Amino acid sequence: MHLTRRELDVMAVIWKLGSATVADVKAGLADDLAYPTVLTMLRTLESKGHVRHTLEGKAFRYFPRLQSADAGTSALSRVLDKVYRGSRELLVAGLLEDEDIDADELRRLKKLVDNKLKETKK
Amino acid sequence: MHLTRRELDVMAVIWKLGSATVADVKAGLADDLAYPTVLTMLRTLESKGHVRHTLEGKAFRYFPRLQSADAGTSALSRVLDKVYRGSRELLVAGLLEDEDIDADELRRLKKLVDNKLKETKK
DNA sequence: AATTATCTATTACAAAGCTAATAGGAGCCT
DNA sequence: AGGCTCCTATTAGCTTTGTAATAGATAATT
Repeated sequence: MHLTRRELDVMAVIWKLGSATVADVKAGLADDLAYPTVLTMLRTLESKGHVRHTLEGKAFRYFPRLQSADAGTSALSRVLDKVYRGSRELLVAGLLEDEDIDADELRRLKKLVDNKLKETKK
Repeated sequence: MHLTRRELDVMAVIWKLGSATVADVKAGLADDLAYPTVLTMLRTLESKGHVRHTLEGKAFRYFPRLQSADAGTSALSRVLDKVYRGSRELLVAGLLEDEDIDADELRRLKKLVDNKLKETKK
């Protein structure tokens, strides 16, 4: 599958908002791109099947077809494979390395693994 | 930073082997690319500062400058930000979702989080 | 010395990615 | 009606990425 840098930026906006017009996406992007640029991006994404659009008034409203979770697992598995050679431990270690994660978040992470563990042993 | 698809493929080979000649990289890639293609790739990576090379006999031996861990955290933080909007939980959930992880690996993951937790609370 | 094998260097080109100027259409506003 | 505003459509350009043919250099081999 693989989204390019910009495609990911655009999808991120749509995922965040649930759905978005061209103007919404333009406003949501960190970089200030011209309107036609954003439109082109969305059309590309549509041609690849990652979004669809409906007509709303005279504007287009774009909806995600590709779900963020799917894009996530796809991206993660690539990183997992290429960078960490399949070791989820190394990956998570890298994830945790980042300075300030509060204890609450860690506890939630722990619970997450715990649950999976129970479910697996069963 | 950001490595392209092919650049990541090449770096993966070098990380795996520790260091590699052009021929090594060529052999290590899944796709069968021509020798000059691989060389060009390596030169690009060198110009970006991601690898360096020494002369070994008449061949070049390439060494990583960019460490896999750094590329990893960089890639992860992008995914974390764009796809999971900063939620490490969601990311890890996505990571665990993948069917068959054995109990041992899960226990190691748990320990990893545990250690970080202890270290944080201290 | 000529041949071969094994490298690197040069150069080029095609495809993908990214950006936007310009143009066109449709409704609103006064 | 005439102009303004807010859209989409067309078209085009530049840059990056990816690939490799061809050429040149060097050392081994016979």
